[in-house]
Order: sequence, then C-alpha cells, then structure tokens
Amino acid sequence: MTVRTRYAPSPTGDPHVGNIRTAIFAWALARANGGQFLVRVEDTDQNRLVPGSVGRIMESLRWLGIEWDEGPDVGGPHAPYVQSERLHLYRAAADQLIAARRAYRCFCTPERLDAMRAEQAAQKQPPGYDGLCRGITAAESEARGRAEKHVVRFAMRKEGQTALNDLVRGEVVFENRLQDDFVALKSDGFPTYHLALIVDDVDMRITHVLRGEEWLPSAPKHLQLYEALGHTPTLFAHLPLILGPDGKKLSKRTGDTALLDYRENGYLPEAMLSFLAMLGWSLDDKTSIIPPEELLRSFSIERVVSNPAVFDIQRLDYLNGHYIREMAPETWRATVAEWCERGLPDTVARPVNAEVIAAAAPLLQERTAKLSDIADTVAFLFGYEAPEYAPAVLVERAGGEAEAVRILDAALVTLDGLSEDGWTRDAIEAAIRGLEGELGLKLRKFIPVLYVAEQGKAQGLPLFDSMALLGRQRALQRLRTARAHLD
RNA sequence: GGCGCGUUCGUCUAGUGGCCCAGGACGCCGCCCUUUCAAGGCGGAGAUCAGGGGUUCGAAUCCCCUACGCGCUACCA
Repeated sequence: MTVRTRYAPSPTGDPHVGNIRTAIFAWALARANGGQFLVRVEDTDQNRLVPGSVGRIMESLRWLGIEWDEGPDVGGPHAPYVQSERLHLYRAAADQLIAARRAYRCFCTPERLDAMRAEQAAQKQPPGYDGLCRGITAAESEARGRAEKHVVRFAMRKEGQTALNDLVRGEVVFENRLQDDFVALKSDGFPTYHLALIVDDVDMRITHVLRGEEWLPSAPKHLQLYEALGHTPTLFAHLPLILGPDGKKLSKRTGDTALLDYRENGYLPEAMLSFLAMLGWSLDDKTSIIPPEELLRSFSIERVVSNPAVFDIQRLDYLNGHYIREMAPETWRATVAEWCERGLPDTVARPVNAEVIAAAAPLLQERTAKLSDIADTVAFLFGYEAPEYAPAVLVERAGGEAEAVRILDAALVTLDGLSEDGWTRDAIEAAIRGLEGELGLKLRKFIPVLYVAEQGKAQGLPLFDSMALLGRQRALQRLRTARAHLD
C-alpha cells in the first residue's frame, strides 16, 4: 500500500506553526515511505474565508522546502483540491446517507437550537442535539426538504462504543450514547468539516490522517461516517499540541503564531524545520539537529510522543545560529546584504555599500542569532559618528573617568601616528597592542572603551577590523568625540 | 458539568521490566581559548521518573486510584 497523506488547511488566515508542524509530519511520513503528499484546501466555512490565505499557506510550505505532489496549484488525479469546488460530491454523500437512514433533514431553527442549549445548560445536562427531527418520516422529510431551509444531520449510532486505534495513543474508546447528531451538510449547501473530510480522504485515497490532538474527540464521528458510507477508515495519528511558555495553546500573547512571522523576524527555514520536526518527534537519544534529508528518510509515527510540547524560542535561536554558521560564505554575504537593505536606517545610502558588506559578513557570521539583528550590529559602519551612546558607558567600561580619559588620549596619540596609507588592520592592531605597556593595562582591560567609542557599545564586531573598515578619518574622529564627551 | 488526552532535569526529549541511584540537546554556572561580544573546547549544577497503591526476585517502564494540566463539547475548522 502506498502511503498517501495530506495537509488540509482552512484558508482562514496565515498558517499557524502548530498547523505547519502537522504538515511537516505528514510530508515526512509520505516521503519516508515513498508515498505521496498532497495539499487540499478546506474552505467549507464561507464566513471565515480570508482572502490571500491560500497563497500564504503555500508560501509557508515552500519556504520550509515542503513539496507536494498534488494540490490546488499543481492539480492531480483527484482534482479539484479545493472543497468549495467539490460540493456535488458532498451532496451526493449526504443523499446516500439519507437514503440509508444514516442521516436526516433537520428543520430546527438556530433560535430553537439556542433555546435547547440554554435549557440543557440550565438543567446541567450535556449539550447536544435532542433529536427532534430524527423521527420525521421519510415522506414528510422529502416534502419539507423541498420547501424549507434545513441542514442534514448524521444519525450517530447511540448504542455501544466506537473505538479508535490511534497511531500515537493506542486504543481510545468512546461511548456512543454520548455522541451528538452533528450537522454534515449546512443549510447553505456546504458540508461541514466532518463530511467533507471523509468524502475527500476516500476519493483521494488518503491512507494516514495526521492532525492535532484537538480533533481526537470528533474521531467517533468520523469513524461512524466511514462505516455508514461503506468505506474503511484511514489510519489516524493525533499529534500532541504545541504550547506557549505559559503551558496553554500557543497564542499571540506569548509569541508569534504565524509561521511566516518567523521568516520576517530573521529565522532560517532550515532552523524552523529542524525545530518544528523535533517538537513531538525524535530520531534517537543523541540527535538534536535534524537535516531535512534525514527527516525525510527516517521519520516514523512510532517515534511521535503523545504529550504536548512547549515552544521554546531559545532552542530555536540556537538552531538558527547553528544554521547561520553552516551557510556558505557567498550565501551568507547575500543574506547579510538583503537584511542590511531592509534593516538599516533610511539615512544610509542604497544600495548598501557592497564592499563594506563583503568585509563585514565573515565577522558577522559567528555572532548572529537572528538575521534581523544584522542591521543593528553593522549600523556603526555606515555613519560618520558612532551610533549614539551614553558617555557613562565609557567611564564604566574604563573603570573610572580618569582612566577613560587616559585610555582615549593614549589611543588618539598612537593611532594619529599612523598614516593614511598605513591604516591597515594589522598596523592598527600593532599600535593598539603597543598601548599595553604605555598604559600598564592588559589589552582586554582597556579595549572595551575603544569599542564603545567606535561602535557605540562595548560588544560588536572585532575592533581592529572595524577600525580598518571605518577608515582613518572616521575612526580617529570617533575617538575624539568620545574624548570630548568626558570634558 | 460531561467526555477525552497527558504527566521523565526550567525547556525539547531518550527510555517499552534488569544495561538507569535515568542518557542527549537548549538554557544556566565555571574554566580554557580570545580583540569586546560571540563562536568553539572542557567541566558542573539540574529529574526522589506527578503522588499513592499494587503486580514482580526486580518498574520510569505493566495495572488501579488520586491530583494537576490541557483539549473538545457550533449550520468553525
């Protein structure tokens, strides 16, 4: 049997990282088994459609390198892959169910349903459809169906139990008497998720359904639907939820939830993929960074855990830094250029000086965690003066105002002795190292003051390279400015 | 309220009856390297395996109960 999995998002906004994690698992499962992965758009709720969502969904997948064999854009043998274009299939299924008496037309108004629920709540009874329309005769149902607005409800079997053999959790048993006659076809002619999912998964020959744990309680609906329609159910794997640092479902309050926000904020797709893949799944007891090829070769549902995972941004940052350091020099340079273009202040001339970028890129590679930090780190290279800083930082770094003055004066005198032509990285280094004896201080003791003077802060790119890049005039000017701050 | 799922270092996880007085990674702390900051190397702290009962010669691993957390309970997915 060929494994066929799908990612079935609703176009109701930008895809959430939890959703994308599901897509990654489904994709990896298909690939690891030589099967197919497809994308299907579940746009059955006309009220919640958000224009542009489908594009953003596919963009999210592409960004991570996820490829699908069939989908709304590429088509495939089971096209169309958009549910709103498959309405006749759901209607046919609903008719089949009605004919088999496994579904019935329900003429209850929203008002009556509300009243019913209020009553149930007041009586402290579990909410659920009371079955009023379930007893309407076929003839009457047929007649009223032509004239009145109605929905089609699935008639759940109310005796016995429905058991799911979940690939992640093992057997989960549900009492049928607690099941509700859910709506399968809405009054606007669109199916609900429940009906559409079964019809499409059957038609598209899906073998494994991977979805979030929040779907577990609706599994009995799906199992009974399969049975009533006369099909063998797919295999199900309910994946653990991804939680925010507060232990609740990841939300805007505690961090970004949209996958593409991470791209905006300077994360690499490789880091994101590796990070998300390891949320709920692991290769073995040693591997903590997973290359895509390895994921696609080794993924298996057996190694998916059943407990929820907290989205740990620090771990993502670490992975991002790891992948940044792995980038080829030319690729990295292009990345630096891109993020400088978008991140540097408007006062910096565009296009941003390529020579400066080329010189700074190697220095940046080991000190960047997020691409969005790049502009801030190199900004000092683009102004005449250093970025603004509090003079107190100078004093603090020197360990006293008098010390700061002494250090700056000595540096000024020595460096001023270098000619324009002699202003090279190595010459600057030799000159500054020479200050050790003169000042009676170790290099590491006085050098932070120079960092502040040149870069506006005590940490940043290596000093000698920075000063060489700045050029004699600007570098010296910044020392003078620092010195002036202390008068 | 009902139903369901879950519970191993702060976090992600390894672990499926003896190899575990629990391994790895992030984070944290220290040392080394060093031009600050990083990166890198080395080392350390950190989990009575939620609690309580069983089963067994032996349990993180099997069973039961409790607690807590989370999810679901729509003509949303």
